[in-house]
Amino acid sequence: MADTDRPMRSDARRNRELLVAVARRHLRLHGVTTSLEAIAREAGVGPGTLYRHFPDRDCLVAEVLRVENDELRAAGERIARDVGPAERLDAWLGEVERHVASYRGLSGPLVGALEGGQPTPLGPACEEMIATTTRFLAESQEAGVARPEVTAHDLVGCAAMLAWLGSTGPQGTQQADGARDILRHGYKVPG
Amino acid sequence: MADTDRPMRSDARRNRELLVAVARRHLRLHGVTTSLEAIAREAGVGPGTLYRHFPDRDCLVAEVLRVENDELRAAGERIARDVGPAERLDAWLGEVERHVASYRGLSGPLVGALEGGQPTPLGPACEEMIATTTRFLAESQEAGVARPEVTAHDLVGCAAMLAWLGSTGPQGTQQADGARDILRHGYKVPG
DNA sequence: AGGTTACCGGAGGCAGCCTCCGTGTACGGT
DNA sequence: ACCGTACACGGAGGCTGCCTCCGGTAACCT
Repeated sequence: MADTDRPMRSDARRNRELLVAVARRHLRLHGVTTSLEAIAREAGVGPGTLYRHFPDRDCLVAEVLRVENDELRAAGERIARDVGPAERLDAWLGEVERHVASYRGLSGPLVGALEGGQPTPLGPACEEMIATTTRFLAESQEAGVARPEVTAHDLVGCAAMLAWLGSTGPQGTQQADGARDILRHGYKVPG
Repeated sequence: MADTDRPMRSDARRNRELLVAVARRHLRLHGVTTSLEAIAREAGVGPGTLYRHFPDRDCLVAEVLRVENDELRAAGERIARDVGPAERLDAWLGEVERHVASYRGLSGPLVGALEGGQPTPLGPACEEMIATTTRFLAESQEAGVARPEVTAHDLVGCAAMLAWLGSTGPQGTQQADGARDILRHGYKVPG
């Protein structure tokens, strides 16, 4: 076993970055079921190259998601700073929903990776979401805004559901608005 | 234009019924994305025959769903008869959720067909669900159990979301339990 | 400069979708 | 009972996408 941490060969790194960039666009346009071959084609590499860098679809998605994750973290910090305690949880969950909805069809895989029974490529993308939600939720519960029985997992699951519903068609957005309203009444302390 | 209501030829009817029966089993096992070719193969007919009877996947699913719809209707009547007004809506929505969850991946297409902008093959399967939900909801609202702002479309959307969440993996069921609890708190009058 | 090794990329096998068309057969009229 | 026709059958085949394997290429190290 030679030293495995040799730096990546230059052409490899170039191809990898190119693939991620192209994948990002394709995911935005066609959702997570977009054709991997098309991505390879547009990046000007063979299918083999794509599959070597990203053994399966989830690995590629996870890589693309790392960037978006930074944006989500920033949103979390902004909310902690600018939004009052009463609306903080709502605002945060809205961001989570938007994040999960960023690529059509992402909600399914993400929910699947939520509970880290065995680690999946998407696991890291979830952990931070859960962690931040736990923080905001605990705050809200101590402030008497959120019901104590609710858990962070529940809430992230709810956000994912909303993201899913919102992406099921033209009126999905309206459906999701109604459901979001019900959910907000549901996790808050009545009154 | 000859008389178009001539009875179907006997072999055609036989094949059609056979296809539906086989499709039913395959849908249960593999969800709505199951291979149509496999269904045709097992039914002993060519792909052409399948596509002639059911021009697209939704048409086949809709046909299979007609039977389950009868069961749902029966459940509705049972609930109206046996369940007290306080739990009636909960019980009904549970049935809707179970119905939508009967085939993995069905929730998406069903939600898409909920608002009948233009009629889809799955439209009829939705209308009755909406109608019954409207009835139970109105009852509950008059009884002061459900919040007046909630609509039947919202609730069916919620049931579909839960069905979706419950089918996303092993722990999806637990996730869905938590979300269902939140939703129930959300559509009821607090207190 | 030259050898080593990591990496490339395309060919190819497989499965699924859907269509088209030559063949076969159920049915209604005589 | 027979026949003609229109309806239905089913398989071949074109297309796309997934994924693997391997001969060749070029980057890197000395």
